[in-house]
Amino acid sequence: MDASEIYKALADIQRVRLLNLIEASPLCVCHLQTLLDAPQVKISKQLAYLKTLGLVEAERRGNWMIYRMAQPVPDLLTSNLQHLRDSKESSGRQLQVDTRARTQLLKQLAAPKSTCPKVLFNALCS
Amino acid sequence: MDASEIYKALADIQRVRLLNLIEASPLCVCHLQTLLDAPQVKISKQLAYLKTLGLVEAERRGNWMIYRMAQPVPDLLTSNLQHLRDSKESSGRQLQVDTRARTQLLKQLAAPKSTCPKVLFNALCS
DNA sequence: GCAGTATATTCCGTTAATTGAATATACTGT
DNA sequence: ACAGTATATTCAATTAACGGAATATACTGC
Repeated sequence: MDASEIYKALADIQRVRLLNLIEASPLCVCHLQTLLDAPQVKISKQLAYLKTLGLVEAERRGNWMIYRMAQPVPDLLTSNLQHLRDSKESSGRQLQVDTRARTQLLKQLAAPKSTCPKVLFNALCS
Repeated sequence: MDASEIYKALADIQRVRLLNLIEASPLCVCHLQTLLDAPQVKISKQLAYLKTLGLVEAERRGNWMIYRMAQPVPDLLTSNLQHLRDSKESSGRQLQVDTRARTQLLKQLAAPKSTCPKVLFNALCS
């Protein structure tokens, strides 16, 4: 894994947001779509890009694709995501918002009235 | 200064090498050219690119252009260069080689028989 | 098999980056 | 003024990245 590839991945705020969310724990495309408020094709393509870089991997569960970090996560990636989350720049604030929204979303999915299929929910918790 | 811009700068090994060399202390284009063993136009353009990103600045001294880091150097840049220098990947080894070559070069320039013009030498030491 | 849902891919136009060759600019020393 | 050196810029060709619309694929439940 070349350092340049990691920097290419980080050179776009949307990809950073995707990586930040996925790093916390696996997520499916529809939720990433919701959290980033971006069209399906865009999310799908950026995930494909991250996959060609070898940074994430996908696994199908029924209709859903679950994306997770490819192991091992390079140090360079981990430390940069950490740095960005801690920063007071606009990107840092964005990541913090995303992280909160993600927690909120997962809480909703876990609620009794949730319409989230169990196949999907279990996959997210694995 | 946007984080994405810094990552764009780092997404190319030659630019990383330039930044790594310049970070240690100012250097002129001809020496960067020598150290990276790359054609003049390429170096000049990559320096121009780094300048548009606001990461470096240039100052003319006679025939020579002295490039230095723009102040303040963003944390994100400093820590990444450090990380890369410390890494055992090929890019890390490259930076270590560059740094040694740079020291060697400056030593030669300081030697009594050096043909390096004093204007230039003094600029490099400022 | 069929309708519906989630996701990926293809097609196409647009912009950004990368390169080398040639040329221009800015300066020096004589 | 002129020749030489260092550096930057322009031009033109190539490739990479980006975005949206439309379409294809993979799966589900019935």
